[in-house]
Amino acid sequence: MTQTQGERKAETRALLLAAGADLFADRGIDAVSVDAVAEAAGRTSGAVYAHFGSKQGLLLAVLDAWKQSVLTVLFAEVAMSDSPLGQLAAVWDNIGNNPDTDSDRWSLLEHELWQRATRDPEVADVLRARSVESRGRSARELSRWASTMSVQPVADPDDLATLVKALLTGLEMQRRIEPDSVNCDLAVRGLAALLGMPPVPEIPIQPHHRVNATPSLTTHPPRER
Amino acid sequence: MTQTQGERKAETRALLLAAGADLFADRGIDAVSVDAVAEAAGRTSGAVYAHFGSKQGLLLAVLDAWKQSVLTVLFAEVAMSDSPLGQLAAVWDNIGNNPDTDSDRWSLLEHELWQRATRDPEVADVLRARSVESRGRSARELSRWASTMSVQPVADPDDLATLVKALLTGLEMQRRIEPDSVNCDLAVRGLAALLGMPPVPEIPIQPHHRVNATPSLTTHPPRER
DNA sequence: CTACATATATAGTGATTCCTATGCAATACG
DNA sequence: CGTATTGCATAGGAATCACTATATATGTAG
Repeated sequence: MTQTQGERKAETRALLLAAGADLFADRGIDAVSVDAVAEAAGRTSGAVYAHFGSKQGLLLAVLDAWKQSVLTVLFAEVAMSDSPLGQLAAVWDNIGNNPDTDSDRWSLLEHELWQRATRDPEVADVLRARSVESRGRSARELSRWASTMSVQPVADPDDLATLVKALLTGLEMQRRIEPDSVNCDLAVRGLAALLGMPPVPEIPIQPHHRVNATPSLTTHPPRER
Repeated sequence: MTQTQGERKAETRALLLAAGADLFADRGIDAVSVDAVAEAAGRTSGAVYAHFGSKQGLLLAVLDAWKQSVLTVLFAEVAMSDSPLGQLAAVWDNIGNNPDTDSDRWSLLEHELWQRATRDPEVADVLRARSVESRGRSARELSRWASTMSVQPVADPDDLATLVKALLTGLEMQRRIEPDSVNCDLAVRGLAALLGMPPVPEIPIQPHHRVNATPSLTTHPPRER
């Protein structure tokens, strides 16, 4: 039952990071006090300062954890759908179509971080690096995808990835303000246009495949061994 | 030299609203204290509470002023460009291509408000209403535009307006993180694809027309008469 | 000229926040 | 088994914030 000190330390760190990500996404970074994070993690503010030194330190650590866990999945798991349009639908489904899921909270956290990056160069640097890497990955996926289907996208893979990400981001934001104005069909039409596919006929959407590989945002302390 | 009480009151209100919009956009709503707004307006916090009752009241008043002053210009003034691609370039130019301008700060404020709307239903309602109206306007412009040029957009005007706005929003966000990854050419290609135009050749962009009708965000107190 | 009304300034209060200094109990180690 | 170390808790300080209560000065009306 007793843990080594290293184990307890790692568990505390993981709990704090999970609680931080959760609360930051939920209430907004500024509205979350250090004590709130600590309490949500079942610890006290002392633990936060022992681990991260400051609230900004906690934020950067959360950012780091976020960095290497999201959106890797964006295109990686899409190939499981059969039809090309079904694949596009699956993409949208993972980004913006499922409220109250983990990916929903991740995207809220992403917005929170984006806004922070607007004023905090330290955060902006991390986001920029992540953006480059993520775009590279998407670009590779997209160019493979475009060559297997014979379509002619509107730009080279790197730029195309930027356009796709931008459209998805914008649609997801619009969905939060006015949910009815954005649906899967619309997202698919937009994506298809960017990808240079022929115009989409009516009601072409098959039932979606939920890609369930998004890492959990809530507590996932390292399994005790 | 002496003003009537009504004049001074109106001037103070305008000063406070301008200072509020400015500071909210610049530093973020939560990071701005009531005293900071008052001081920037050359008044004290007492004036803020006399006029708006609370910080939230000030925010809603700023929101109201913002509501009826932005993005009306989005498509309204675009027709002045000659070539179709030049028109698209002008659209992007007004949204996301000019840092450190008034429209730049307005868009920062818009993001600030969007984020707020995520948690504050009062703000969300206003943004939703504005979104509906703005989309309607854009849809009308777009359908006229699409019929004069003979192109076949990827969706009906209302949905098309949503796609266009989403793409522009997403690109503008990306530009703030990684300015080099977004340029006018890219925006034009994306827009052209959504509008169903034939693929854009290389380097088709002519010098942009700066549409200078965005209302100023900084102080514009009612002219004394 | 006087009495009132109003717009804004001033001063202060309680609540909240981030962070520091220190204490303590459990583990690590010789 | 005793000492050192470590991980975290506890308590509190200084700053900031939204907001209130009251004062003041200036315009307004009779």
